[in-house]
Amino acid sequence: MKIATWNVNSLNVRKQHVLDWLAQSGTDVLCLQELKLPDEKFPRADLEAAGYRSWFTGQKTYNGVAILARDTLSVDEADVVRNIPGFDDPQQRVVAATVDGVRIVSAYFPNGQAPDSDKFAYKMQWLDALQAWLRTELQRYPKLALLGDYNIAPEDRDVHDPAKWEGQNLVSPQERAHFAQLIELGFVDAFRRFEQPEKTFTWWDYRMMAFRRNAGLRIDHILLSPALAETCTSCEVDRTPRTWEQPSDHTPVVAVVD
DNA sequence: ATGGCCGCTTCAAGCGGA
Repeated sequence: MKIATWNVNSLNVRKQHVLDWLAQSGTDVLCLQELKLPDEKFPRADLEAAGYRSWFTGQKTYNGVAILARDTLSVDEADVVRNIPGFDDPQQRVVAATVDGVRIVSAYFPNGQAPDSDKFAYKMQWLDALQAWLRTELQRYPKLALLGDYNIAPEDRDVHDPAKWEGQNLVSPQERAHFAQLIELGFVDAFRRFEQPEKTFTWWDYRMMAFRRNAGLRIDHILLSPALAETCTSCEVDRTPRTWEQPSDHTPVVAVVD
């Protein structure tokens, strides 16, 4: 099963990119973030025509997440979850579903803005809630994948210019400690299980010709539970959609699991 | 050296992103 995550920065604008990329990548399960549309505007019919069913939770203007699954895969409707249970939050950042026996979580972690801001405090609270929930999810679903825009670059090698970024949002010690806590829960960073090209990133600022300079960060990740990690045979960043006309500032991350 | 983009709201300029 080929699983992937992609922050599309408006599904309205990127719908055709998503359809094109699904067709050319052969992805079975695609997690999307930053839909930036309310549920009634979700292009469910277009995706169904392309052979994918959708589970999502959206809102106007901001946030919004989805899971698309090839319609040949079995999905247990009864255990689809929207938002982190017990964490009251108007921001739509999490959707989870079980696809062919694999628990899939599509997550859009808060940006945090700056380490001394209210938004950063919210990011920390959100991370605490996520971790507490995942602890129980891991027990319930031995095969679990957490895919999404984490808004955390876990290590300096995930940053194009670590000196320039030191202490800033997305790379701060507090954020990295949260990522490390997920690893302590048993999660495995699928990308790091394999040999990778140096300076592989998943996001590049729209400004400053950042993509052309490869001035990016690796902030989109696929973490796998121990049992699922055992089955993982590849994980790659696919830069091609970032080269297309009017691209998202993020590009997909893809893994193959069983 | 600085900051330079993009999408959304709704038609203008501000917010949020990262």
